[in-house]
Amino acid sequence: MDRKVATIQDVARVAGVSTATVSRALSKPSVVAKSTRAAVLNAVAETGYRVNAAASNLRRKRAGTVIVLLPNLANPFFSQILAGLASVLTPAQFGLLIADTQSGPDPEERLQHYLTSGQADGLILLDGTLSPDAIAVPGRPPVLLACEWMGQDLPSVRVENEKGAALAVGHLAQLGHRRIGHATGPRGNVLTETRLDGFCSALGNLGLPMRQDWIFEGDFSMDSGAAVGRAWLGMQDRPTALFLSSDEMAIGFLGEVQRAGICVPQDVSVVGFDNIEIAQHLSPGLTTIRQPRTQIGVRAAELLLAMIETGSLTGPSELIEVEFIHRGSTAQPPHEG
Amino acid sequence: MDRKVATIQDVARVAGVSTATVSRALSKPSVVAKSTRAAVLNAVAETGYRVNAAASNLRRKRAGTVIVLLPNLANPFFSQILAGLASVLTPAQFGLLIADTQSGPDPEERLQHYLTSGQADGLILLDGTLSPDAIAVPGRPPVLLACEWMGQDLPSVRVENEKGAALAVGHLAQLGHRRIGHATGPRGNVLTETRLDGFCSALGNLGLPMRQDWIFEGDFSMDSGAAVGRAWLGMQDRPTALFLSSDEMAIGFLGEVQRAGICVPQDVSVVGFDNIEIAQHLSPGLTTIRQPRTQIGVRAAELLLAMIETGSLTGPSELIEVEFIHRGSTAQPPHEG
DNA sequence: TCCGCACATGTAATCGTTTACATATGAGGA
DNA sequence: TCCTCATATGTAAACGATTACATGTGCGGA
Repeated sequence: MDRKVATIQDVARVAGVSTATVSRALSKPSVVAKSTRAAVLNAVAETGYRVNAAASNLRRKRAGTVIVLLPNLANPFFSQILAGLASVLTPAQFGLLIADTQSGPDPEERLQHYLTSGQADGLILLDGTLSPDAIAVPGRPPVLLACEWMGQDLPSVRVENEKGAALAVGHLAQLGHRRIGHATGPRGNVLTETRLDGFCSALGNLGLPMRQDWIFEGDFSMDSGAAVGRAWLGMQDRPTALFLSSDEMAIGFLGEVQRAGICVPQDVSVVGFDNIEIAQHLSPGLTTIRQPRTQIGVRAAELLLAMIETGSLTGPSELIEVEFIHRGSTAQPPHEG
Repeated sequence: MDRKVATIQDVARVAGVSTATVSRALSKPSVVAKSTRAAVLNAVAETGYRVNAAASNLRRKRAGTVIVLLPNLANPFFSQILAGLASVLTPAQFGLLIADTQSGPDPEERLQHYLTSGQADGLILLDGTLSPDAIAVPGRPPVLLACEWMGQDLPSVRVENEKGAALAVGHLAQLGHRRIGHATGPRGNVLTETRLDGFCSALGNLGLPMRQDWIFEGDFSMDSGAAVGRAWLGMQDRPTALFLSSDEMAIGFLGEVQRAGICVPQDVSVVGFDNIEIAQHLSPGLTTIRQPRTQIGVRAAELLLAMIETGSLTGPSELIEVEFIHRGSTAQPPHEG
C-alpha cells in the first residue's frame, strides 16, 4: 500500500482538514467537533499514521527521554526497579536511557554530562555513591532520587532502611542472640550508612554489645559476602548471628561458610536485605527484609513524570515500607556450654 | 552564565562562522580547515553546546532509538545482555527502548506496533516465543535476533545451545551416569527445543537411554525448577543426574531437594545452563554451561548498528561459543548396590 | 594572462509537528 | 438588522540541525 511512512499532511489530505486540526484531534479531542474527530481518526487508521516523535519533541522542546543512572545493570535488584520504571514511562511515551555508572570511566562526569546535555527531560538516580554537590547546575532537568542520598533535599523515593535494620536485629535478639555482627555496603554509600546507623541504634536500644571487629566492610556483591565468610571463619570469637546489608552478600557468605562445613542456622544465623527472588529458593531459605522493588520503580517514575509535567524541579518524597520475612536461615544461637 | 541551552546558532555566532560550518566541523572534521575547526571547538566549549538530538534525528530521518523486546526485564540473564547492548548503543547516540513482552497484554501485537511505528531504527529480539511470521511487514526497520528463532533466515547472534547440551550430557556420562534427565524451558520457545534436541542426540550418540518421564517441562524460572524438584522427589525410578535448561531452574531444583534432605552431588548430580553469577556462590557450586552474556549484547548491538548504517535488512549471523564449567554439583552416581 | 579545479565556507530549503493568531460560521440579544 | 461572542477550523511561523547547491579563494598549467 503505502510506500513510505504517512505524515500528518497525508492524514490531513485524506480527512479533508488542515494539519492543525489533525494535531488537535489527536492531542486535545475536546476542542474539535465530534464529526471532524471521527473523520480524522478514520484517516489515521486508513493511512497507518504514527506521530513522528522527533518532530513532536523538537517542536515541544522536550527530549522524550528519561535517563536512569545505576551502578550495575547486571544486578537483579536494579533491573527489577527498572522494570517498574519502564512500565510507567513507556506508556507515557518516554524512552528510557540507561547509564551504567560502573561501566564508564568517571561517573561524576557522566552525571554532569546528562544534567547539562538537555537530552533528558528528567533523571532518576539509583546510585547513592555519586556526590551530592554534583546536582546543582543551572537549567538542569528535574531529578529524582530512588536511593538514599546525603544532605540533599531533592524529591525521592526511599525505603525504610533504618527500620529494616532494626527489624533484623530485633528478630535476632528475640531468638536469643547477643553476639550480632553486620556486613556493610561500600563506605560512603548512603544506603550503607543508613543501615549501619539502624543496626547500631537497634543494638543500643536492646542493650546488646556493638563490637568493631564484628562490623565487616563489603560492597553488596556476592564476592564481598564470600570474603566476609572467610573473615568470619578465621575469627576466634565469632558473632552467632550476622545481618548483611544485601541478599547478595548473604548468599556469598552462606556459600562460603557452608562449603567450610558450617551449618546454617544451627551454627550461625543469617539475615539479608532486599528479598531478591532467589532468597526463597536457597537451602535454607534466607531470612531477609523485603523491599518492593517494582513498586519503587513505579512510584519513582510517577513522581518524576509529575515533575516533568509541571516543569517543577521539586516535588514530594515518598517512603516505601519494608517487611520482615522469616525463613530458615535464622534460629536460636548455639548454646555456649 | 547561559540562561538557556545553546543552539548551533550560538556556536556559529561565537565562532564567527555559519551554522553549516559548525555542523560540518563536528560531524565530518576532515572537510573543514584546521583553524576553523579549532575555533568551532572553542566556541562549543565556551557555550556548552550539545547537539539537540530531536532536531538532528528529524532532519536525518532517523529515530535515534533501538527497541529491545525481551520476555522479562527482571531476569538477571537478560539484564546482563542489556548491559552489553547499552555499552555499544549509548556511545553511538542511540537510545534503548525496552519493551517487556510479559508485562503488556499481547506481545505479538506489540511487536507489530514497533515494526510499523517508525519510531525505531532497529529492533533486537530476545524473546524466542514470538511468532516468526510476525516479522514480514513492508518498510520495517532492520531486526536482529539474539535468540534462537524458528525457520527464519534473519541476522542473529546465537550461542551454541546444542553443543552446550552435549557438553553437559558428555560430562555426566563420563562420570558414569547412565540415567540422565532433563528439565526444559517452556514449550514453543526455540531455546527449549534446541537444547532438548542437543540433549537427545547426545544421549543417542552415547548409547544412553532417553526416557520420556525423565523429561520435565519447566519455564526457566526458579519456581519451575522447584516444581521439577518436587516431581523428582516423588518418583520411584529417579534419574541420577539432571541437566536443567537454565541456572535459575537448577537453583530452584537444588533448593527444593536439599530441603528434603537430599545431598548434592552424592545423591544426584545437577548441571545448569548460563553460568549466572550466583552459580559459583552456591553450596555446592553449580556445574553449568557458560554463555558470555555481555558479549552477546555487544555483538548484537554491533551487528544491528552495521545494518542500520548501511540501511540493509540483512546481515551476517554469528555464533557465540559456550564453555563447560565444572563445579561441585556433579559427581559420580551413587552406586546402585 | 586566463582557465579550471580543489578546497573551504556560506545560503537557504528541509525534516514533521505544534500552536499563536487569524478567520469563518452561527446563535442570541438589543 | 446589526453587533457580540463562542466555537471550530485554517494559516503560517516556529523548533534546531543537516546538506544540496552556490559562492568565493588561491594555485598550477597552458
